[in-house]
Amino acid sequence: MTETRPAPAADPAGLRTRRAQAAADTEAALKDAAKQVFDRVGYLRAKITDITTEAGRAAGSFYSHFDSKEQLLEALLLDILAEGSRRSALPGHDPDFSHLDAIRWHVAAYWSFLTENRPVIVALQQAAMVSEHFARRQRELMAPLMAEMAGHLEHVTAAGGRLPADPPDVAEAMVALMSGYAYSWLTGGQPRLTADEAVDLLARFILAGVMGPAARPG
Amino acid sequence: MTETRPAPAADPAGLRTRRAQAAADTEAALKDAAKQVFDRVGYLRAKITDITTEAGRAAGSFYSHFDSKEQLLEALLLDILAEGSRRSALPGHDPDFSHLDAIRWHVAAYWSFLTENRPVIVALQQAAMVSEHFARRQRELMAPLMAEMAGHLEHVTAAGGRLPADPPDVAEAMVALMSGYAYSWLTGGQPRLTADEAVDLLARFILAGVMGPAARPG
DNA sequence: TGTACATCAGTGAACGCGCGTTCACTGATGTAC
DNA sequence: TGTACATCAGTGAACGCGCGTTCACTGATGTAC
Repeated sequence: MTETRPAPAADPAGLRTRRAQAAADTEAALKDAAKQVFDRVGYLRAKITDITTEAGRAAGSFYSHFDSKEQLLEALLLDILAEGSRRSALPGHDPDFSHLDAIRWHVAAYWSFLTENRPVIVALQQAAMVSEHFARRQRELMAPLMAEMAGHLEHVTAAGGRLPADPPDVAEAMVALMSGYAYSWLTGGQPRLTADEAVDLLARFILAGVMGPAARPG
Repeated sequence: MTETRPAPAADPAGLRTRRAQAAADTEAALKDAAKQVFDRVGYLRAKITDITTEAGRAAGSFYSHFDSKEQLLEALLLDILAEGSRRSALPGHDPDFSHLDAIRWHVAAYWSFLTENRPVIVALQQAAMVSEHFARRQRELMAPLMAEMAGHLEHVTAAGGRLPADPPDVAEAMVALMSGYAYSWLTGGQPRLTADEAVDLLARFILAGVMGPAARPG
């Protein structure tokens, strides 16, 4: 496995030349550094040199890999989307939103998606404040989730629930609740609830919201 | 009413000197212009000269009235807060959140506050992405609303409702739902629902969320 | 295997654009007498 | 009321900082023969 002499143009592990490997390493280092810097100072305030410094490279190096900070964010987004579609190809889950557990499963999935990709999600949110392109991208990121939710809401009516509006509108409200709450949970300083408690609260709130209110006793 | 000669230092209408009046006019013009520019290009992309141009003044004029764009936003915020506390000193309303109408009244109040002050609210949201100060300000703006909601939620338990968590946490979720939905309604391109329909959806969703879900029939 | 040349990832100082901010100036308004 | 001077809101050209972006250069890696 130890290579002592000039490496061949293509090696057994599918890694290309040393040069290509070095370039790939640097690109990965820049992406990682970007996430850290975004986390620390926010996407909008992040300077190119902040990122290269964090990655331990020279300023000019950045432009061998990305055209701009925007394109770097775009690349990070594509990474997430690839990961996301790999994940959603996975397990069967209960789509009947008249069950608390079915809703909780979806809320928890959203929550972990959010926390695992927080630097990029938050960066996207910030970029959307300034760029129509990223505002659209943000909507596109939410669209599949919204569509899935709307689909699952069909079960609710079948189970005797009383949706407060048509499924797509209710789905929009659900997602607004989740992302709005997540935003205040992420930015509100000391959160009062643990992540699990937050998921539980959201799931219960949503279950009631989609099934309709309990009758007032008396 | 027509003044032909040098004006006195203080005039009957309580308007100070012509000079002071001119300064006040310019300051108001700059504030109005800022709102328009914020609406058009967003707070973060708004240039000082965009604002002065919109107001029909020279660039340097800005600094006779404000230290910076941040301080201008701060001034606009204070205007809103003054207006808000004048309004909340007004009418008695139903605090019993076990009634749909009581909730709808509050949602509608929030909604009109939002639409009437949209340029400043949106600017604040954007500023909060970049500045810890405005992030705090944003929380402070929401705090009274949150406290009022939490208070009203006490009635729910008394009326036999089953809150999904403690009142402050549920209030946070309610506000997250309202502001999250408003955000997607404001930025989502063509909204599917009218403002009235949106308020109704939110009110019904919240009523159910705070009262607890209807039992599944069968 | 060895040598000569080509390529290319990475460097970092320097350039220059955009925009916030300043400041000497103007003319109208206010004040003193 | 009139005159002389002081003040001050507003002007806009010019300055300069911050930062994105470039580019001539270096040394390692790859290729040809």
